[in-house]
Amino acid sequence: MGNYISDAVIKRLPRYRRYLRNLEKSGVSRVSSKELGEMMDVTASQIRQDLNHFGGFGQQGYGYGVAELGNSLEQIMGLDKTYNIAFIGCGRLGQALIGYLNGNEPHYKIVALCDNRPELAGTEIAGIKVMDKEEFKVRMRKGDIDILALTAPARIADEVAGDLEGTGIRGVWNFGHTDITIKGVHVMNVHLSDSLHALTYYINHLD
Amino acid sequence: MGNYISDAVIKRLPRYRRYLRNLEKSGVSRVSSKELGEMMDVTASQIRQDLNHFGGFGQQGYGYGVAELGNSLEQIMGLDKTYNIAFIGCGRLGQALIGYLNGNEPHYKIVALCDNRPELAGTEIAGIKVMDKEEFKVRMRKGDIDILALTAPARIADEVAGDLEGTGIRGVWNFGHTDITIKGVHVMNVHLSDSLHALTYYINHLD
DNA sequence: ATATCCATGTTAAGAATATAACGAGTATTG
DNA sequence: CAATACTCGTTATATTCTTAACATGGATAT
Repeated sequence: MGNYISDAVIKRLPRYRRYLRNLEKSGVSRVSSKELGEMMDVTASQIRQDLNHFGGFGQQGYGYGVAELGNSLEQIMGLDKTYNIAFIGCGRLGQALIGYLNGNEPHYKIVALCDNRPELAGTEIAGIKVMDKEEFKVRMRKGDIDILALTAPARIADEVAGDLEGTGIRGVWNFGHTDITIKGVHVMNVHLSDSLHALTYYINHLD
Repeated sequence: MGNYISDAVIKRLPRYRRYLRNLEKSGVSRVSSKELGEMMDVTASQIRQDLNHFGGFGQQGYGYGVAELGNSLEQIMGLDKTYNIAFIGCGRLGQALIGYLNGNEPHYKIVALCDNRPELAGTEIAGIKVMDKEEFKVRMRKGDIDILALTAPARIADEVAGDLEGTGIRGVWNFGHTDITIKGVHVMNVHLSDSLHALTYYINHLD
């Protein structure tokens, strides 16, 4: 541990995990890098090379245990632990993500919500009280939030993001339309519109 | 035109455009690759190299015209045209995207909606009637839809995706939790949970 | 008008990433 | 129980992507 592994590799890990869990659900108990590569449309070599950054999970002549490798990948990503997550912005996008996490991601626990719209402040979403900006800033200082999801207009997100220091927040899942960078915190900028624009390029350049 | 340009380059174009439009809003009319690179935290060399795939947009000793380069990038991506887009899945995520597009993306026009839940079928969202699966399949055959956004459970999405041939749909913006590939159609798989999982890896490996 | 500065487009070098090759060890088959 | 087929981990090669270098020509200043 501790040694650097490239972004390209890390970004592929969730996808490997997804395919393995699907195989597991289908009752498949072993898989070779060749088989998995064909399913995922990547080379067997890449799979073996990627996994090898973290250790040897397979066996010669046999392949990989589907459940075991899935577990190992979860451990590598830290999905064997549970994370407290808070949302700034409880509009439709925020609510969509909250609903998804509650239903599908048991390792993420929603512990606090913030929205500055007067009609939302004081209401509850998924059993959690929606706080206004000031109350939320106090709540952040409690120190138990691991990840902050930003699903609010950039202005509000920027303001609150300025107050992260000393809160223990380690990650930001940013859906705002500006890139943000915060010292000591890992920011994942999602940018849905960028993906639509790239898609638009491609549909104009289909062979 | 017609010559291959790598994914890595294409994925960066929307971000360049975003920064340029923001500069334009701030009243900046010219920018050098060095200045832009410092803002965006990329090398000046990469910017020049990326742009050069599409032609020469700058001037020696001067730099790039902010508005002109923004326009050129939009033209490269095809954002000078307008696209008809349809949604399968009008839950919170679908509605969030519909609202965003209507308010912020004038080049995408929402022309059809589909949701199989009985309580939604027949209602209107953003002035568009929500159709059930069968009615929507007929609607697709009209041939005027450019992009299909999949914001529904994989099962339904897969079923409808099987009927794309001959509809003229060129792109799919897929928010489902399985990868899909369709012959002759460009699919942009978004996978929000993958980004959360990668973020989780990183917060466990902050220096 | 002349000289200096700037910043491009482009070519060359370097770094990172992906693919192929292969030796070693396990499972399977007859 | 021997022989064959598999498939891993790993090393080597090939490819792709990024960064640096530089010559050219326009902009700016005096």
